[in-house]
Amino acid sequence: MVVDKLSDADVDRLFQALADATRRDIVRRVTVAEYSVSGLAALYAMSFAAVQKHVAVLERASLVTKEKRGREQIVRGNHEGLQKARRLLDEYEAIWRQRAERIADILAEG
Amino acid sequence: MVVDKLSDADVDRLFQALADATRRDIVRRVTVAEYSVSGLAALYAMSFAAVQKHVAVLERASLVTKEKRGREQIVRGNHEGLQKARRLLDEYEAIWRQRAERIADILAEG
DNA sequence: GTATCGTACAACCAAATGGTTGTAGATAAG
DNA sequence: CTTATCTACAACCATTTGGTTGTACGATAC
Repeated sequence: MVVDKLSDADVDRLFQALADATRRDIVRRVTVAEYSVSGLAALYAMSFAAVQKHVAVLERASLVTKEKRGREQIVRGNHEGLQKARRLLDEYEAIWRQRAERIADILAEG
Repeated sequence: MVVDKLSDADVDRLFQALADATRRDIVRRVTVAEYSVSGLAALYAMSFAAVQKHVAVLERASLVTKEKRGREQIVRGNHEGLQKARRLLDEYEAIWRQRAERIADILAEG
């Protein structure tokens, strides 16, 4: 059962978003607790604007969500994106497993 | 049990390598069957050199291996890289699950 | 041998990435 | 009201990325 069809561009955005250590750290943190954007920015040795951009990349990749609360923007982890990424890798693993079985069959025949 | 420690740069390379549709297609193909670099290049609407670069990116990320055979370079899928990527996402999922449990506990108390 | 095939690699280019500073607007605090 | 805080966004810059063409060289085919 295909839950939901991802375009190549969606998948690009997902893995691209995960391909940066700062962004992966943000994902971990906002999964455990809520942070405002400035709260996150305080954690890293870079400008507020840089962190803001990282959060935007994560949001476009569906790895976090933002919600306005007063003058703050609250960032939370979004399980959806993570699940998508994981399912993709599961598919690759499945292909690999099929290959292994096919090889085993050939060896059994021969 | 930690099988093997990945640096941030390693993880960057892994996800970066997966963040391109052509490279993901190459990974799928070489998992199913062997291809020479020029065999792969014939499949895509881009130059041989471009495909060669994609293969190099995948090799640095441990997602494929190259082996010289005569004048050809045979590309094969490398399960190692895929497993690493998958384990990483598993860790993130685990963090998420812990969070869900924590929230459930709080709700149970309150 | 010579010609062809498969690969490697350099040089180049446009676009994207990851960072910066600066400006401006909304909301909260004094 | 005034000031401080949080965010958004534009402009800029250096580096990386994803592509190109061209050249060179080892291995195979004729």
